[in-house]
Amino acid sequence: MARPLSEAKRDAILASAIKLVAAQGLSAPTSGIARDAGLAEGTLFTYFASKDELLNQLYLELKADLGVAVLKAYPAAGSVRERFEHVWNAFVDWGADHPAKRRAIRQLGVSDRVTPESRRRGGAAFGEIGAMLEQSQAEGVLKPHSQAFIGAVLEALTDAMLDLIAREPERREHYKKAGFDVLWHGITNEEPTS
Amino acid sequence: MARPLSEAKRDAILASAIKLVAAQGLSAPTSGIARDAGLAEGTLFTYFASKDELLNQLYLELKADLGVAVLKAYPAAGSVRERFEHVWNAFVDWGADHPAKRRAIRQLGVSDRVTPESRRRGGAAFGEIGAMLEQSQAEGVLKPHSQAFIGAVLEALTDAMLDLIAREPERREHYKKAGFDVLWHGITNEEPTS
Amino acid sequence: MARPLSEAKRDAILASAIKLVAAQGLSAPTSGIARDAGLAEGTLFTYFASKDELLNQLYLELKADLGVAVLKAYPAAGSVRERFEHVWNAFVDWGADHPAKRRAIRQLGVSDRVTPESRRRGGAAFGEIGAMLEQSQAEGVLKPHSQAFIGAVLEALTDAMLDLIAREPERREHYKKAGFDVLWHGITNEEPTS
Amino acid sequence: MARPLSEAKRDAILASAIKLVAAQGLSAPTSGIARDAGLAEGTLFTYFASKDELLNQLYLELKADLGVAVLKAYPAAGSVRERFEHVWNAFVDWGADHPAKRRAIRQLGVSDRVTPESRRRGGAAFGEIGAMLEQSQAEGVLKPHSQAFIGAVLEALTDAMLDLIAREPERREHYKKAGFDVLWHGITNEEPTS
DNA sequence: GATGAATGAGAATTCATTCAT
DNA sequence: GATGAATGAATTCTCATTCAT
Repeated sequence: MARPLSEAKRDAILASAIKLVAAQGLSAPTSGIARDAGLAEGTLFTYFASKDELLNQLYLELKADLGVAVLKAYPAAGSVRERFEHVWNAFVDWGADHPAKRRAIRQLGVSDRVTPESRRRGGAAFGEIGAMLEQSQAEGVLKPHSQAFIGAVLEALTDAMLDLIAREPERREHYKKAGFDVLWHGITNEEPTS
Repeated sequence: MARPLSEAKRDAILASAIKLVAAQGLSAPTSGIARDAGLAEGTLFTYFASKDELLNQLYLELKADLGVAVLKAYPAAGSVRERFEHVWNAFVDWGADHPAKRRAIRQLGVSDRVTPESRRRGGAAFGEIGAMLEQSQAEGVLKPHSQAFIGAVLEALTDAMLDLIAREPERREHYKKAGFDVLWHGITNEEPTS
Repeated sequence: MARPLSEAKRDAILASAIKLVAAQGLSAPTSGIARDAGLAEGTLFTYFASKDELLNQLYLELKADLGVAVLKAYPAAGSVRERFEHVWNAFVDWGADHPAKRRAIRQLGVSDRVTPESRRRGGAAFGEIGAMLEQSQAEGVLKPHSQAFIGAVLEALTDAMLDLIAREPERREHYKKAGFDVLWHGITNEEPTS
Repeated sequence: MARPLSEAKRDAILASAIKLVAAQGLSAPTSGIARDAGLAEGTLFTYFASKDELLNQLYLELKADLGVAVLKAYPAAGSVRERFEHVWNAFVDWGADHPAKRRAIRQLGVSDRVTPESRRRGGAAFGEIGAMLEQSQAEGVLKPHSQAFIGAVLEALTDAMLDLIAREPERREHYKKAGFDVLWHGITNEEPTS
């Protein structure tokens, strides 16, 4: 009773929500999401008490998904730069490889329907990145910025690159590199490249 | 003419739209916007043929507003850094001083209801910034990035700073400086500060 | 003061009303009618107190117009059959030559917005036809039907022929003849043709 | 199935639509129709996707209803005249017995909201009448008119009689007879009755 | 649990009419 | 008189949510 019967159905709903929210924004009707998931209108509400709950769960799911992607193959023993670059690449690749997910999370990100609580919990998935940052700062490579600051810069630059990549997919690797370059020289004390 | 279309009323509608879109997103009802502007429900539609048109006009208005703010007191004769810093500060100040406008334009920015044509026209307001970038590149200070790239980075970082400032308004000047620092070292060949 | 200033404007409104009612039905907006007539929205209401009044006036105007067409060149001295055929031809020609007028009067005819009073007055324009019928009956050619009956049959058959003609304009003369034939043999004592 | 679409409710909506369209024309609001049918405003749209669809379905329903009435007890083995008279009587009786249906179908008939496709399908219900006409012509009783012509005359005369009957219900039988007489002598080669 | 019909509170428009200019 | 902006009631349709089956 703790969890609804079918994990598969829940996932189908979330997958359809990603698709439709990406395409139509948050006003995508629950009926459409249910239909796309192969379920009846009402069934959606046995998995999510309300549309707002669905949206918040979706937000968390996407954040977690991104978090997993970022931490996968994380080079814990690598240099600061290697670790940073790994995170950066993971962010950019996730966004470029899953455009619907990215558009969905963006819509959710600017909406009031995602509660502060969800945002807090969504951010928690990136706690390990925080630890990395702390470590990096201790090593003296980074300028003395707060984690929040660096996280915000990282996210903002990722987003900017993904927009560029969306328009010029063939230059994906170029932008990935160039974006990281901006990030790295922006927040470290290293001397400029090129 | 019986009674000329009142510029004041048009502006009142746009001002109310900013307020309500900032607070409720693009689903803010036209009836609410009209009421907030002190007008009858139907009157809104004598000024804007449809909600979509209102939204697109609002987008253009906000872009123009921001453009004016950025170009005001622009130090055309200053150094590259001075000019860049002016633009940066103008962006951040505009966003920090007009949080509703910023939230509104953000909602509009991610929405499909703003047409590509509007986006094009909205971007045109920033043509002079492009000229500045070109000039700067000619002076050899900037790394050889496209204008689109630099513009995207500028906007992304501004956005990130404004989010931080929204949460910690008392650190506004700090974030303004720190953000510019990231930008400057990210896109120029100058050696790191600090 | 008894009549509004410009007869021309009144006529323009009625002409536009015919056009738009024919095309869109009685829900054609007054604003559209005014625009089509080259006038401001409000001006229409100085000529017609309300849309209903416009519609009723239009009905009367069209009835009168038809009445004039029917009585024009009426062969008062001809045989019963000649007189009947004249009326019949006038009806059919009017409808075929003025399809918009016909469609407009048809829309008006089935609507509740045309008052019984208007209908009565509209019918009065055909008083002379009544006189003709009476005369014809006295001459013993017609079966002993009421004027209302014969008028109704006449109108109904005209209408039916006009529908057919609308679909096959090239057979106009054929239907005109055939329709009259039905009418004539239906209401007289003459032996069948053909 | 959760709850099957109820035939009863669909019929209630159509019945209410007949009533209100007869009384107010095609501008009868869907909300009023739903209320009259004892349903919520929105429910109407689970049975008919749009008002236009409701109107078209209503048209078809009424045509079918009339078609059934006409073909009921059709004397296939009777004389041409008997068969014709049966059809005639059925038409007139249907209209006289169901004035609301008649007024509704009349409103629908002159409206652009009923599609050509609906008209085509609505006419198909009367295919058997066409067969009868053909047969009659083969028997040499009818003048050589097209089916379309005879159908149009039949309908027009019915309509005219129904108008008269509506005003003088007590003369229903009289008009029924008189109308048929006009029809019969109008389209056959038989000699006039008195 | 699953289904989808039923609900009714909105939402964006439209439009006849009024009235300030 | 002419104009057309202003009004707000009315209209069609949508959609999250409930609940009978």
